[in-house]
Parts: sequence; structure tokens; C-alpha cells
Amino acid sequence: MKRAPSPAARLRTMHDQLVAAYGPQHWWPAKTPFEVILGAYLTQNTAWKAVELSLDNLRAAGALTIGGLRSLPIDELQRLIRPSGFYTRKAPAIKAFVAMLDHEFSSSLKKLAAAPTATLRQRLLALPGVGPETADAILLYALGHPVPVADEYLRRIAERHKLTTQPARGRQGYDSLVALTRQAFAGDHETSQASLFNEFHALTVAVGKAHCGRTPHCQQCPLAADRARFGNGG
DNA sequence: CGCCAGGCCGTGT
DNA sequence: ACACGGCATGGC
Repeated sequence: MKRAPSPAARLRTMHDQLVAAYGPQHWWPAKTPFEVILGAYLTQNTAWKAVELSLDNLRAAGALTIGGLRSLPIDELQRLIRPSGFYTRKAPAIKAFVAMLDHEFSSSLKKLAAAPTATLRQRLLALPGVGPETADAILLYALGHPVPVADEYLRRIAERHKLTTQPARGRQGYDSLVALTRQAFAGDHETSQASLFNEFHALTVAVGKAHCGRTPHCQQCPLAADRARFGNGG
């Protein structure tokens, strides 16, 4: 009899199953780091399709750059990002990020990225409209820091597969998912942690978009085997 | 047509 | 420390 695998070991196996099913994702779907940051704000509780409309508007207005965004009046910014919703909150939040960059990092994303991960994360979390997921998405995808990103899809996967006993929602639940992801990839030394966290988060979104993250008993789901053995019924 | 999307924040308990 | 409602639009 083999001992039951740890949740972290199972999650590492699930990652391989997702890679086999969906292939490399090479995220984030944006061209420049600043565009990644804008997307991170805009996609909060919002379908990516709608975010693309807003990014198209910003591109046409020449506002996908720091300077372009800075010179854009806030009411104009609201109008351009209207397709992705919550614009009365997201527009000031984006403006606050640019102001922080201007005042504290000489308008340089490179200088921002050079700060230590822990202090940088705290600084991002102190910004309006930036919670743990947005902060970590910016850290990983725009600034290249090796931090996992936990999202609603991963939360549901952890719940259905019974990967954690921690409270599912709230800051504690988020942190427990991050810790679990770190454990899952702790033994990987061949590839950079950042690349693995990058790919893993993209794959959780891929499986979510493919329906298997929402439908409780989806047999075509690449993760069906694990769920059959350890998860909720299906 | 109603539901929901790659969250976050303020308020109440 | 959490649950809950509000924020807003577009896709399906």
C-alpha cells in the first residue's frame, strides 16, 4: 500500500495533466509590462473579452503607455474603459498606480521591479483597487517576480478536489492557496519558479474557461482522475 | 433573458 | 476574521 499523496504532490501532478491537455500557455496575453498591469486592473471580476475592448480603446487613444495614461483626464479614462465595467473604481485605481510610479520610482517600471518582492507586494496592496490577486499578477506577469497567483478558478479546484482544509474565501484562504502552490513546485529546480507559477496559473484559467472549472462532474476534464479519487464525488 | 466574468472595498457581526 | 452587498458592462 502506498501512502496517500500530499495535496501539494497531487497539485503538481494535476499541473502535468493540464500541460498535457492544453499545452504551454505563455501568458500574459499582453505586449508590454504596462499593458499587463492595465489588464490586471481591468479584468477584476470581468471577462477578458470585455477587457480587450477597453484595451483597444486605450490603444487607439495612445494610452497604453505610462505617459499616455498620465496625460489622459480621468473622466476620459473612465469613458475608454467603460466596456470592462466598474469604471468609477478602476479609473482612479489605475491613476493611483501611475502616480505611485511617478512619485516613488521615477516613472520607471524597471526601478519598481528592482524592489524586494515582499516590500513591493506590500506597496502594491496599499494601493486602492489592488488586492492579493491583482498584486501577485502584477508581480509575476509584469515585474517577473516568482510569486504564485491564486484566482477563483484555483479556489474552486481546491474545493472540489479537497486540496485544503483552510477556509476557502478571504485573505487566509488566498494565502493558503499560494502556500500550496509553492509547495507543489518546491521540488522543481530545472525551470525557474516564475515560469512554473506563470504556466500553472494560466492553465487553471484555461481549464476554467473550458468549463471543467465550473461543471462539478465533467468527465472530459483533464483533472477528472484526481477528482474521482480524492474529490467531491465526480 | 438571466447569469456571470482571471476582485476589491466598506460595513456589519 | 469572515459574510455580504455594491460596483457595471458585455458575452453567451
